[in-house]
Amino acid sequence: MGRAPCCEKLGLKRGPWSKEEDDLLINYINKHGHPNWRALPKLAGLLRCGKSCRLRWTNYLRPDIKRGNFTPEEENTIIKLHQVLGNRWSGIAARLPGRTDNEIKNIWHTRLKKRVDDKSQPQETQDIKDQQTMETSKSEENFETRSSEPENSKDNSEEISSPKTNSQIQEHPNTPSSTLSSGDSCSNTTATSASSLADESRDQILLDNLLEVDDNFWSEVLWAPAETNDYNVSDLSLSSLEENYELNSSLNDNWFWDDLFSTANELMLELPAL
DNA sequence: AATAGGCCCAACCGCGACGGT
DNA sequence: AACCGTCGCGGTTGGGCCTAT
Repeated sequence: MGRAPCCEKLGLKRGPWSKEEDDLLINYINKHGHPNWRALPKLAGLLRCGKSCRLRWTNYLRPDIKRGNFTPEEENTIIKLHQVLGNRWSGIAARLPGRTDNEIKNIWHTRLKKRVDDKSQPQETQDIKDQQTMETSKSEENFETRSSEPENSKDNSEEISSPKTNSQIQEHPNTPSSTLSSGDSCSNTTATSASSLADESRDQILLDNLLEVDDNFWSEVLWAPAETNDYNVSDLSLSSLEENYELNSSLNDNWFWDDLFSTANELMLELPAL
């Protein structure tokens, strides 16, 4: 069975926080910090469990939290990061100053996921049609393009929508599990596991490389018009990303996502051992 | 005006990781 | 090495608000 609750629920308040409770929590943390969440509510005079206090503080009361709507830039960043990190909300939040993982998770589930799905859905339908056409007509152009792909590119008949979870990323045949996640299911806290330290470092390097690419690479077809075309990619990733970008400048290409992950693999192969 | 359905978001829950003993 | 307490994470829920009918 599951472990015991983190706190004695009896007599402890749950649900929405009142202004008074917020003030108590803020005042206490401002004075003493939060060295021990479990002991904090008692010391602060709150009838809450430590977990609830921590959540309230980290997701709402922290002074560095940026309230208000997400900007389009922030939303695009989330979408990009999600393609690399999957549902690792804390990792995404770490790259969006002032935003909490909870907030990002919420906006993903309520708006961004749907937006990405909407963008990719018609394309999937088209891809299936394209593939059927290709199978019968053996379009040479497409065949040549595909020939340049890694041999293990997955079959077009498979789903090609963007990855939504870590597990989906892992399951991608072109993506070694050690590349994009620490190998655990998405429910695990990969960012903090001991073995994930190197993985996280590699994630960071991967992100740094991928995110330095001009927005066009990620967004031109999916969700935003191109405004500039000047790459800002240094080093190892340039050739592969440019090649990838050229290859997939239109999402009419069935292998967009395969290429994305192929690129990730290429990058990882060239990374120094960690 | 009533209400059903969807959207949004704060909060809760359960689990795994980590650190101390 | 095993155990235990604590923390942090991702998934899920509940309820208020908004909108369409």
